[in-house]
Amino acid sequence: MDSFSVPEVVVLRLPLYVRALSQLRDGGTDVVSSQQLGSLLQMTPAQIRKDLSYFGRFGKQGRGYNVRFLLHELREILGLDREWRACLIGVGRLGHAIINYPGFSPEGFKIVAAFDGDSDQVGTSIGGFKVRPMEDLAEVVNEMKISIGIVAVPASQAQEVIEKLIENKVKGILNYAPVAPQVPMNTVIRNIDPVLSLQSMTFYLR
Amino acid sequence: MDSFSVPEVVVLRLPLYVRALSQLRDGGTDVVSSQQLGSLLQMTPAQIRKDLSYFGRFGKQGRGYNVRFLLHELREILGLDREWRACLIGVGRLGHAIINYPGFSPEGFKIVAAFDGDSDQVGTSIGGFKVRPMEDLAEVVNEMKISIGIVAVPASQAQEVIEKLIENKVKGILNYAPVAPQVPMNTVIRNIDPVLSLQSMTFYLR
DNA sequence: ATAACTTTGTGAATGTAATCACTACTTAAA
DNA sequence: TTTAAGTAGTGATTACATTCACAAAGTTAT
Repeated sequence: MDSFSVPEVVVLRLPLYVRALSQLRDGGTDVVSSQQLGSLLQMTPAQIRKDLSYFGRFGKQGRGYNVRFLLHELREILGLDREWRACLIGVGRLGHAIINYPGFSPEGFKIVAAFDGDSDQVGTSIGGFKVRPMEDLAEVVNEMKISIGIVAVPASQAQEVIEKLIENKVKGILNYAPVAPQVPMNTVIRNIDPVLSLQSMTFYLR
Repeated sequence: MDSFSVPEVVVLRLPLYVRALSQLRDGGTDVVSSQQLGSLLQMTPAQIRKDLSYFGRFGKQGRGYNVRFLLHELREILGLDREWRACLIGVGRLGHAIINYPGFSPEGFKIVAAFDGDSDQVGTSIGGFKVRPMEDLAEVVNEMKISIGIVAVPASQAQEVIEKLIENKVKGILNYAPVAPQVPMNTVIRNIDPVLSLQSMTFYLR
């Protein structure tokens, strides 16, 4: 079950299952079929079963999946059974919104440090901690065991910042800058880019 | 060239080309080959040529593509040659960040109204206009010719808000709430969900 | 017990997307 | 003018993803 033997599209869907299962559990559902899960997520039961089959056999014929059990297994597969520490780079308007976003922490993603290249920002307080200069990155990433970098700098500085993160062994990057960054194979990058989303949407609205 | 004959993945990539071409133009480049564009965007030249071939023949053998011409054509294909008016639903922290985000407007996406279901928020000022109650939605969408709804309400209210938008003929939805909304076929929805992005990232970081 | 349902897991089949490889053309150099 | 190098556009091919369809197993009703 190494990472490369599982299609990436499948991995992208697992968090959807995790979220749906969490809701079902909170709603008091004990058992769910691929059928039900499928109608909840608007996908075919066969796809759900096939996706899960890459990782093991979690269901029971004639019955379905135990919600809590499957949820636990999927969280473990995704590595969500532990806390992930992240640092934020760029504390402008967007950076502020990110650090105050309440959705990360309950899912185990903790932002534990903030950096900015602009010396006017350094030293100001944000979300409970002081903004540090970029020069401190190596030290802080190492000491705080940070494995994820969240990039919220202007497009013009994004590639440079991302390279600096990679230099310091940060292997996961959540990029909010509107660019298509170049990263080595062993780095995982996810881009959050609402403008691109809108620009593909309008094709269908014309 | 109706929308359905073009694979959706292709449409999702067109904005990437638009962005790269804009940069090239700003940098003074007149002509670009699929080779160069490919290395800029980390994709194969063949894929770029094939993608473009769904819409027409824009290049010149032995030479490449005229940057300004291709950019113009792609913007037209995507419907980016006009202004798109959007309304924001939900003016909490996230809503504020969205309305103050400077990236939409230069690309032709204008937020022209804001709504909130919470009566405490209604009437307050944000980004230059007053927050309106949800009851005004029908009227405002109609009068201001709003075609896109940006949803920034808590997960628990998202589905309801989305249905209300659709009822009022809003055909495009940019959803920031962490849910998998159910929408009819003729509605285009794009989800912005950084937590999902992180949760699939960790699979590769474990 | 038995029969009628239900549901998983999975090879096989189908459908979709990416890449290859070649022709036709363009440009620039010899 | 001729030759060599470069490039778009595109059928054919290969690779990848989804769906089908069915055996095996569990569940519920009688």
